[in-house]
Amino acid sequence: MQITLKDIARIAGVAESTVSRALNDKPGVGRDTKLKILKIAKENNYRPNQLARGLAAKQTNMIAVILSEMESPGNIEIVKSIEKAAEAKGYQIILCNTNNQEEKEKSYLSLLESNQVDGAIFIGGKLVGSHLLRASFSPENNIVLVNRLAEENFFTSVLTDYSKGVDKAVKHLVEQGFQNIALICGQQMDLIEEEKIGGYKSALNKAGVEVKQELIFPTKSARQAGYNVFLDIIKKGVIPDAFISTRELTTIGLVEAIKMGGYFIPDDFAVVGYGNNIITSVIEPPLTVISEPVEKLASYSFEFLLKLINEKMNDQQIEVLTPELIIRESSISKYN
Amino acid sequence: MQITLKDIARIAGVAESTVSRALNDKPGVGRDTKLKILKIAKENNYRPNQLARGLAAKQTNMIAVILSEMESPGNIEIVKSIEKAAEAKGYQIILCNTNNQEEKEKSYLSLLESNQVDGAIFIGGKLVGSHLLRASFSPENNIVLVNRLAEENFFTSVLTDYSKGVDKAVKHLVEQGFQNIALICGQQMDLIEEEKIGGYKSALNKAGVEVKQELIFPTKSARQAGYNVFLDIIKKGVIPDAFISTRELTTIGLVEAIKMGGYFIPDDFAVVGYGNNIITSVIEPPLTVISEPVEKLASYSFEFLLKLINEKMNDQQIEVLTPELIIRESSISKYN
DNA sequence: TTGTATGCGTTATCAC
DNA sequence: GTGATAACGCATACAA
Repeated sequence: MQITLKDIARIAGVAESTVSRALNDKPGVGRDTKLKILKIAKENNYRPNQLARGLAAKQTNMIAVILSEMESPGNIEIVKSIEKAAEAKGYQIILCNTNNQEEKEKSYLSLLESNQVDGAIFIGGKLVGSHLLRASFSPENNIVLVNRLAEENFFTSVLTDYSKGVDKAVKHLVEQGFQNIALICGQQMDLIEEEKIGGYKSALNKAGVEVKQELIFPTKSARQAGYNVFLDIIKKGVIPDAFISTRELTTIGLVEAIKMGGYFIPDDFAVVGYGNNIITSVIEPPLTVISEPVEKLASYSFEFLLKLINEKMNDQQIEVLTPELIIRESSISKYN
Repeated sequence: MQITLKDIARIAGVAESTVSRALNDKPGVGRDTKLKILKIAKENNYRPNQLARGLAAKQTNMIAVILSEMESPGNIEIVKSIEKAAEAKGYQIILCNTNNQEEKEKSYLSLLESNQVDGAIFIGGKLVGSHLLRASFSPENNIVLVNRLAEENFFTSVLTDYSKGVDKAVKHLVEQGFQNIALICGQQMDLIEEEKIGGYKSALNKAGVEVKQELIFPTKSARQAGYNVFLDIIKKGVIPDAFISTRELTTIGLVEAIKMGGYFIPDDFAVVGYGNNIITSVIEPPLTVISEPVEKLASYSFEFLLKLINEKMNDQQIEVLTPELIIRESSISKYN
């Protein structure tokens, strides 16, 4: 059995409250008593029971990281970074995966409601549903949203400027001489996809290139979906000369399909993919990508959450980060 | 503020203990009272406080998943699978990353010691240190080791048969006509690396191929390390005709270095890599790999842990899983 | 500076 | 079948 605070009090011959104060570096403890207590604690390898501490102090030093999907390498990168930041501040993270199911999200929300965690970071996901909205009204619920837009956003959020990302991609492709640029976006038609499409259209307009609605392909977020969409496109006969793929896994599938079809990148089709991960860099040819600022997304979100927890931040904050365009072989024009 | 069990008791006009029994499906509650209580709980969106429950019942329904490194895609895959299995059984997972630091491992162990989690799964890592060993003597500590060997192993473990994996790779390469097969293994010289080297030597012996000690290259587990080791090999002049790389990231770096050097796979060097992940399958050429049984590693380890927690398993269990060899282009011989 | 008392929300052990 | 009541381990307001 693990030694408890009470045991230490008994051994040291002092009251439990004194031990508690000493252990938590709180004022009001004599130097000598404190030293004695710390010594006993160390000798007996004392570990505070976080459950009891959480129950009494309403602070658990744990945060929930709630993922809409664990498949995206980018999301995993964000989690890694958050874990690192959290560890440095003495926080533990609970990893939750909703698989885009609203039901699960609701159930994970109860981690917050039942004070099991001090806060939660939601990464990705669709529109903010009613359950989340309700939660937002509760001042105790410390929530930060990452890459999740909402019509009415009451949450502190860290966002990627998807519009700007697509804009950069279009601009680059047009400069390379491409005129029939297809956009492969998500199909759930939330604000994020609208942003991408908006960026796409406005960038084309700016460049004086005609927008063709039939070059916009809403697609699921999966490797297979990226594969299939290319086959569909070929079948339909609306042949683009370049692709902008705005999701990580879809990008991989798309490239595979193009190569499988006997076509060459970028000679037959230029490709701008999504996510500066190890995959897009080792694939042949190396992919030009819209690169999400994963590190910053992580550090901002954790920092914001910490501020929320410590109540040093009263009102909602929104940070919008601009993705980079990393140019590699897959988008270098044959026209040059 | 969240509604509590006490509130429900007040509303229903019964004792707290009755509410607790009703909510937990325990016998000793009248049908009608139970129904009434359940109704009130539902109406008020009652969520039990898991901290209090954990404190009182000494069961938290949380397990710790402690990773030696978050960089390996394979490890992440295992985590994903565990998360899935855990979720199905009503368990939450706490994700911890030790970065191969024994200090951190020790600190995460306190999650167990302080009853914050019901059990822990350790994925990867070096030898079992003294702190872990000490923990093994405590009967309350429910611990399962994944891919972690120890001289004296007192833990329930799920292991990959690395020796067999390398054996399969060697056999395949020899059949393809390769005679100078280099082995790139880890450098920490624990039992796992010894196993790999053992499998390598015995497979060569079986095949009647001379073992050359200078073809064994202990290397760090990192992409850059894989890159560097190839440069070193070329510099040294001990030129192999095939590589077996036994770690995921090292494999990627190795392949990049070979291609960067202007060599062709498999014509100049055949490659058998490690880990059937998305990277090794999209890289050019698609890599023959020793494929870790990630799904099984995850399901066995969680299952074992569950049994330990429920005390249906008294003695230590060890499950050894055999990796598959997935043959793709990178190891198909020029000699054919 | 130190000790006492109470509470955090739940489960468990008794009685009745 | 139901209800007090005591834990669980810790933090904190208040008293001394």
